[in-house]
Amino acid sequence: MRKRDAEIALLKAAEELIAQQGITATSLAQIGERAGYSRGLVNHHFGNKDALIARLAGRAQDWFAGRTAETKATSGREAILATIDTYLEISLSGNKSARAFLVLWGASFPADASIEGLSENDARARAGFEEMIVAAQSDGSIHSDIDPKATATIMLGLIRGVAAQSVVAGRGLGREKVKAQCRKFIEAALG
Amino acid sequence: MRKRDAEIALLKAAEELIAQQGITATSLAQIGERAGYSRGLVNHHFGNKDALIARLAGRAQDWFAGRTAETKATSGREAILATIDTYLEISLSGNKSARAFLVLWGASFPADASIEGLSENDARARAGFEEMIVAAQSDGSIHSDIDPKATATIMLGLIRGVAAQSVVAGRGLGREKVKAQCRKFIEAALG
Amino acid sequence: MRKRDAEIALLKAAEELIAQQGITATSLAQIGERAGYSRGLVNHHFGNKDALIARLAGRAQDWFAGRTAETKATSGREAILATIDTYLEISLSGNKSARAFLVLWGASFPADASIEGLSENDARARAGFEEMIVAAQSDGSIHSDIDPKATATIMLGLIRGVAAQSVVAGRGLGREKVKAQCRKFIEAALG
Amino acid sequence: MRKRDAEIALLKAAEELIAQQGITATSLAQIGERAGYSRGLVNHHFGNKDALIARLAGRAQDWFAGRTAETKATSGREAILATIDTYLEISLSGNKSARAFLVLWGASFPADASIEGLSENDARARAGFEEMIVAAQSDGSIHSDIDPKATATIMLGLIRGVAAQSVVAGRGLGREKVKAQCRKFIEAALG
DNA sequence: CATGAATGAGAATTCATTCAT
DNA sequence: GATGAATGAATTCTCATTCAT
Repeated sequence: MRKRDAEIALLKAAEELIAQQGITATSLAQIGERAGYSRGLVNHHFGNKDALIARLAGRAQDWFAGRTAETKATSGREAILATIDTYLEISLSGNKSARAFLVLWGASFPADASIEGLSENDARARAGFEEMIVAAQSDGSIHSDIDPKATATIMLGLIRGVAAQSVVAGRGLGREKVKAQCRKFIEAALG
Repeated sequence: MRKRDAEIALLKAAEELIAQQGITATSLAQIGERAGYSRGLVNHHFGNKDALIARLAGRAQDWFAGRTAETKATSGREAILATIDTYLEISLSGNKSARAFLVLWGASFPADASIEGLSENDARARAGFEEMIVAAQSDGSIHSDIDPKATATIMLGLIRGVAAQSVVAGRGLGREKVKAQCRKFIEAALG
Repeated sequence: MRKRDAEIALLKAAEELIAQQGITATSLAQIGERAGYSRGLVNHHFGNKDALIARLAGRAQDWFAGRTAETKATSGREAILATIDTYLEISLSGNKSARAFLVLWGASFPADASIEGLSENDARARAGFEEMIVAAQSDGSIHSDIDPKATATIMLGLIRGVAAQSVVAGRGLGREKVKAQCRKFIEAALG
Repeated sequence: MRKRDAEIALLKAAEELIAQQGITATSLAQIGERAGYSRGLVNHHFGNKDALIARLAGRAQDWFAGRTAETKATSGREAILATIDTYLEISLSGNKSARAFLVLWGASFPADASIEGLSENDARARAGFEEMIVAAQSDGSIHSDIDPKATATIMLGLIRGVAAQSVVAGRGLGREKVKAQCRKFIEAALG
């Protein structure tokens, strides 16, 4: 489908430009042109800028979900650790999509900011961790006195916070060491 | 001093508006008027928007520094835990300045974004944690086999990531539980 | 072509307004509206004010070139005199384009002023006169001991200086007499 | 008088800045500060920008008048030639005041431009030449069949036009040759 | 006399969006 | 499906000017 092709190209261009410049500094015309089309195509396909951003947010979520779903683990504890590894792996890799997602996340901090789907995304990610923690507590592979909800928040926070720092600091953050230390950190905390 | 008064009022107004709307959505005219002055005063005092933002970033840093400096502790370990408590206390309190800072941080994620002083701020905060960790290792109050640099990154990431989530999720994140769990988390990790 | 139409209308409007008010006092919004379009169209078509001005300068040059190219002459001397007549004819006629050009020229006097194409325009006009003078010396129709380059400068200066005075003084400068006297002046000088 | 000192310093600063940047690009604050005073002093002394410019225009005229008055000549013809020499000498010297005057002149080309005193200045300069021509015709040192008024216009035009070209073209116009050729030109024309 | 804080008007520019082609 | 011309709102920034100190 030609329509589908164009949309994919536009989303990819948008992602790259937003990772680079941020949402506001990226114009729809720029996106259209980088995608190899005309200035007007984004509106033609997505209607308006917000809709494009929402699509991008959704895409990011699907993408993370896809990557973490691949994980296979023998115990609840292993599943948690593997998921965190995967997240950090992606986030610290310098991957454009990951950075674009981080940029969207950062743009959602103002109280009035409403990037459709983003806070739901956070909530779902937390819920995912929560479930894994409950499961791990059931199979006895982690401590039973940690609070699943609070711990899910902490885990997601850790991942995002570390990823964001890596993005702001550029090289020189010692990514491998950070990843290794993260794993130890969480292992210790899980008991 | 008239000048000083005006600048303080402008910075306060800017902080509030940016916490609410974000940087781009906040116009200089809005800031001037909310501060009780004219549309043109921000430019008169700060020259341009970037300079205002830089001032805001610097202020936020001073403010955090001031708050954490108050902490008194009996051991290196206690100092670390107390600092993290303070940070989280501020970040999760709903304080406007804290949120404004978070918004600036989020706006610095795009590759081209250059908010003067922000990445230095991160670096300094990490350096602070690193020193505390080294000191705590020296006095034997924490494990000697954790990597100070990587751990500093993780701690800062944890704080920022949790704060950001609280800001995006609004109520209902169970702030007290999160704070308590954070402490346990870090205690466990420090050994 | 719709685009071409709009550009022509914008350039015409710009010319008129600049002849009347000068460059700085003429806003892009004014130009768009006088051309029968919107405030934003100039930027849409020309990008920025400088580019519009450069286009205007180029246009003026083409226009002068076109008018002087029509001149047919039997000797080098005649060609020079005819060209000068044409120039003065146009310049003293009250023609809007001619005045607009003069205004651009006047705006290029400050050291920092950089109106793309204007100083090249001067240089080209001088080169044109120089060639004509050399040719006329070759065919023996004018004195051989006048310096072609310096004389070209003088001729162009004479034309521009007289035109500018006519523009500043308005009526009452006795244009016909000035033109006639110019011719005699130059005839005498050419020998 | 301190007041007088300040005004002179302000006028000098204004002249330099206007020669460099043009009238509109030069702000009153800039002038005050370059003069070694405060941003507000120009308004304090001159009331508004137009008044400052008018003072500048007047000053330029006085200055030219002073320089040409020094000329002593034995015949009407000599007086004319000496005056033109002086004018060109000043205009082509790269003198800041001369350039500033030229800039004011250029800024007076738009129909709406009203730089108080400038067109009167032109008129007076023409009248001066006219008188000299009449006088020279009376003492028989130049041809009697040239039109004094038109010739005055031509002479002033020549001087201004050549000066302006020199200013726009920068170096490489061969000033000495131009000056010499000018004299020959006018000698031939005067008969 | 002199300063510089404050105002507010005005200009260039950028862009999402609409719509004719 | 796709283009790009046209619109008009919004923003930053610059300044002349006024006025309190």
